Amino acid sequence: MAITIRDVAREAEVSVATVSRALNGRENVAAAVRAHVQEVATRLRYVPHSAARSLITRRTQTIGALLPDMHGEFFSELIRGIDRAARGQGYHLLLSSSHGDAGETAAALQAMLGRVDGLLIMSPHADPGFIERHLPEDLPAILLNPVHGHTRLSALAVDNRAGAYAMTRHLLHCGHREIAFIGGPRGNLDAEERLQGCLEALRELLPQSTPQLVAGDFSEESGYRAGSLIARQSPRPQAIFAANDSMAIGCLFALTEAGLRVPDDIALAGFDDIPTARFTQPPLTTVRVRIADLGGRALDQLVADIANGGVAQTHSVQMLAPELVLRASCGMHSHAAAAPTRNPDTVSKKRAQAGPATQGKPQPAPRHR
Amino acid sequence: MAITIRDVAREAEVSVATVSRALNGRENVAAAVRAHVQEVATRLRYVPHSAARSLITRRTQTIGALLPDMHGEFFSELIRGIDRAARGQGYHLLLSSSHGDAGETAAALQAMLGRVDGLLIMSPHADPGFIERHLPEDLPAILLNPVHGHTRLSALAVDNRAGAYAMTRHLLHCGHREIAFIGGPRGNLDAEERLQGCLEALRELLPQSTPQLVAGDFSEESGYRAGSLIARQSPRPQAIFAANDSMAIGCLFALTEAGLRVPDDIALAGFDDIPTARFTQPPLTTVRVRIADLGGRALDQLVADIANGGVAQTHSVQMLAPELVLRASCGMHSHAAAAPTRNPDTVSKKRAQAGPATQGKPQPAPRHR
DNA sequence: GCGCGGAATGTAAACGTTTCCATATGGCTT
DNA sequence: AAGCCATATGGAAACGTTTACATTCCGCGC
Repeated sequence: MAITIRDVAREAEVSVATVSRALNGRENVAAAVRAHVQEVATRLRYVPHSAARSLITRRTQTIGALLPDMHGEFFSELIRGIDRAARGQGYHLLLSSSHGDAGETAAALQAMLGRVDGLLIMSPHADPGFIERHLPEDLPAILLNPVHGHTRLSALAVDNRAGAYAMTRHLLHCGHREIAFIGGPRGNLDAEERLQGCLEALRELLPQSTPQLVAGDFSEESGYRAGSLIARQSPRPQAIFAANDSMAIGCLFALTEAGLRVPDDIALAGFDDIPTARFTQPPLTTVRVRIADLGGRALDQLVADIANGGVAQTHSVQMLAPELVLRASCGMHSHAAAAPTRNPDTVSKKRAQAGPATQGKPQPAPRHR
Repeated sequence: MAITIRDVAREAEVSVATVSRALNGRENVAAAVRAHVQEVATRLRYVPHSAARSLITRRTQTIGALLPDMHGEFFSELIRGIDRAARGQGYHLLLSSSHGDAGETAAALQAMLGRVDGLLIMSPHADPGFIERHLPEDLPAILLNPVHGHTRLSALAVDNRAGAYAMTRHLLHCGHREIAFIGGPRGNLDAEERLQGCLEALRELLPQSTPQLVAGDFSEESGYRAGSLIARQSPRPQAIFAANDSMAIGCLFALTEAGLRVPDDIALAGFDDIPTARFTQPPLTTVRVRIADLGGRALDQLVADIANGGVAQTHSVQMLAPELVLRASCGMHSHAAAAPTRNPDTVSKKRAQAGPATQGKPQPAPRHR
């Protein structure tokens, strides 16, 4: 690190200005000189001091990702998507996850302030007030899964409503009439939207029916409890739609334990398509969310906003349509679910796939080395 | 961002030096002045320009993580561990994952060079030659899961051998005599070490036996193929030890499909304890690797090295002991496996736990929000 | 009463870039 | 042949901070 542009200039017998121009690919430098400078630079293993550079250019070539404390596949997929896009755009990724409360989140945001050209924010605490208080006006930022209606910031979100709508529609098309919905933590917007989508489809296709609502909190435990509850009922609903896969899996355990066969005695569907969903008995019908896409698109948009000189002109809210993944647990995997009328071409369909070796399913790459 | 230390100085009617001292908590500044400066700084929403700061201090307060292209829980756990430790140490985390070949990895490393105070490296390409060529002498770095014997760099790794040794020992104690081992991709060191551990235990406890080696590549597909192969054999081995959980799960599918009951007809064990392992039928006995710990400890060590003035004095190799997770698939979950004699107290044991609602198992936090 | 030491504060240099502006070197037009 | 313009290069300012060094101020011992 000791070697600077001055050393290169001296060695190449030109001025620092010329070195800078040559290395940054500016036009007005003779081809021979440029080649020579480059040769010297690589020979000396010169690497520009990025702090000095960003001091003057006011650019860090870094974007920050502010994420909540998350576990599992969702998190890693999101980062994968963001990281890949960042690399593609020539940006670095400064990551800050693992903050529990609003204070920590604010501190993390604060700490990033001078170091990034833009921010990707995914946080339960990122309501308009928080943003107002902690985010500088002139720092481009994009929200992931916005909690509330933000006016200032663009946002990308999973279209939970459309996904749940399509899934409910599918369950109804399968012939199930009484549907139980296992909800998520109260106040959780994802869960809320999924419920809304479910209700909407029911209202539309089966106006006279009232779905049974069972409490849950996104944990497998709560799904198990919900499943036990439902298993004891008589009459039972014909289908259960859980607001996420973890609960669906817990529920499946409870149903199986109670001697019920899925889908023959009761149908079951989840939301998220976590990897485990493929391996339950029976494999779980669910709604797939393309998380990596979400992250990648958010980053691309952010970089575009940055290029457009700071703050975005249009604060758009982009909805990413999830797709139905039909497996055995809904009792009708080959059925082609109708796309939601509200959003006709955003929800695609996917053929069922069960066993691991039956055909080319998306196979995670070996993770060791 | 427009507001600098000069603005604060002017507003507070002191010099920039005093502002700097006051804000950085240096001793020699009057208490009243310090308070006043701090008040002004927060009022003006002053945030120091980190590039300017690191230009002069030669510190970025950032560490870089160079990771391979990975999926799933392993990846997210690793990052969680690193991130949490970094936050604790007051460091930022610059992340760069997703590089396929050695060239990309080199480029990613190159791009980080000016921007980090230290590097966490986990890459299949990070052999001594690569390090020699691309890593500056004076940049502290730590290797995760080292591929080869590195002299220059410290390293942290999972003790694959001890884990496999303990698991094999456990299988033998369960009374299984003929054991089949499903291997990983050739050249993969994790897989290699796991096989070694298995062989070692066999050699020690059952010198006359020769384990059956079945090829695999860490994918579920390959596990499925291995399972089909073994299911057709006669006589069959009494237990199968797969080099990772994915293969064990694929294998389990094949065995079930072939009408074999696990563990009654044949026992099965994996390695990694991926989340899915809890939910297979029967739940999978496996070896748990504390990934987040691995990341966190690596970061802590790196920061310590940095504090100790650049390059570490001692290039240590720290082995993280995995623990046995005994579930139903090995046929004897309540059996207390003997710890490996070679490394007596590093491999702990864990009571079996099967269903999702039976007791307090490690429950992933709700991942939405 | 005077100098002296120490604490508090100010001044300015330095970090390594980029870039504005000036200058030199040609070739071309007149 | 003289001037002019375009092009290539160099000199130096600027970015915002930290910190070595200088300065001021004040109390205290002589």
